[in-house]
Amino acid sequence: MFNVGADVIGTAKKGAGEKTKAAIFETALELFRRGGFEVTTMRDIARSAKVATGAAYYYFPSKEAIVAAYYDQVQVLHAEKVRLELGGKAGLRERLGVAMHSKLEILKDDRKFLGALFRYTGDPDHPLSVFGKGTQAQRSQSVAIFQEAIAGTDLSEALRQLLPWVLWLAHLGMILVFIYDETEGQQRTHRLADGILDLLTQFIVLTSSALVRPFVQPWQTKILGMLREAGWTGET
Amino acid sequence: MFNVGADVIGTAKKGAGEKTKAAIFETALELFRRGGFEVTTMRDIARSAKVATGAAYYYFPSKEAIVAAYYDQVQVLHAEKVRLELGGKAGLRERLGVAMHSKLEILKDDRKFLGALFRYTGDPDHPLSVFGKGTQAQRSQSVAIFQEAIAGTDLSEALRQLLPWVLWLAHLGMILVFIYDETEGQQRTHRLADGILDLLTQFIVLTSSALVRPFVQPWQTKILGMLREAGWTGET
DNA sequence: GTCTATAGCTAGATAGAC
DNA sequence: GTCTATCTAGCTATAGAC
Repeated sequence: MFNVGADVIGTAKKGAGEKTKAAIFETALELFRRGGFEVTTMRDIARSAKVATGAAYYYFPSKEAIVAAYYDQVQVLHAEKVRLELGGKAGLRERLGVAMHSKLEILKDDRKFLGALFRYTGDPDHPLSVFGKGTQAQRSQSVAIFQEAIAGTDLSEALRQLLPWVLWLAHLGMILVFIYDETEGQQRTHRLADGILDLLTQFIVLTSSALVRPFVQPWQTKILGMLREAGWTGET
Repeated sequence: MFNVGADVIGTAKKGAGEKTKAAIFETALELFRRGGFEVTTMRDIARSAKVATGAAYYYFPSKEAIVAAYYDQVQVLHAEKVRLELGGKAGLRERLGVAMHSKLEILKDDRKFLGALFRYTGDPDHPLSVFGKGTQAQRSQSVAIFQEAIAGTDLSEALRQLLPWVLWLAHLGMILVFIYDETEGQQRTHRLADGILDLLTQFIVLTSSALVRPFVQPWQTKILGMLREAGWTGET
């Protein structure tokens, strides 16, 4: 969205526009980090970036769009980081840990304005709603990261389909907790993530054992069927 | 909050203020239902209620506050409805079904503006954040409803503590799904709720059986411990 | 296509008079 | 407790420079 991660692809030489856009973007993030999202006005951002207010709107259709663009960038960073740190790691638990903790590390200085991402959660038609149509592309990218995290591990077909979405949802919840977490370095969120992942993987291992599996198989099928009926399409 | 459900308590005679407030409130809801939350302005509300804009703000500190007040009223209605419909019902599954479906029934015409409740979810300090300090009282009331729903059923101490909060959280998620659900009468949400409750209660029954219980007991303890460490206080 | 300057609209929110 | 006037800021629009 808004092509923010575009310059990551190769050595695209920046036109004049790209530079201005980047300046506005960086300035905005700095102001958001310092003062938070609410108190920072578009006029502030434009002034600090030494451009006219209209220029800011030329590149970003709304203030929230800047945060959305930031989040796009985060996803690119996250994908890279996960790919890098996943190398060699084969265990499910360890791989999921990488996916979750690396996300938090990327977001660590930006709790003050991350909340803006959730502003339109309750508005299905808003282009920036986390669950809306307008953010489908980002959602898919994010889910893909979790798909990669579980790749190569031994899972049932049902789980292979379901888990990435569950993890994506869980990771959204984690970000919310993260925003509210005032402990030093947000250890609380990190520990909670570990706890949940421990439980989840233990549960998966348990239900995958030959002893228990025939017992839980129908459950898995039922859950999948239920979610499908409830409108979960597994959209790529 | 904002004392909206106050007139439910007894036959408090309405002062002039109470009447104005009620007029603004009712008018706002009507406009919200007709046009949605966004397009309805405070000026519209004030005009329709035949008061000045300032008067509206005198009673409701923000537009969202009107929705919050509405939700307070919903909670009162929900508590009443649940108490009524719970009479005689003893099974856990049935009781939980009452709690969830009755909530949806109360909200059924108001999906268009319910989303406003979630607007400040990502802002810990905002007085109207669903998870914030400012809404603790409502949260407790809502949790209490679920406590009542599970009252009298045979549950472990750990579950008795944990379940109401889990149900409250689940019910928030249900409301979100509800808002996004465009199916006739939001059957999809109702069915999803049923599906989840089926699974949940089956799971509880299963893990409560003498055969399995010693096996899952340590898990329950671990979950509780983890959540406590993660800052879950079980605040009344 | 990129940007400035500027003016204006709208609507949420506030201040102060009565 | 209610009103009028005002402020603020997100956002739009326009006209023009390059």
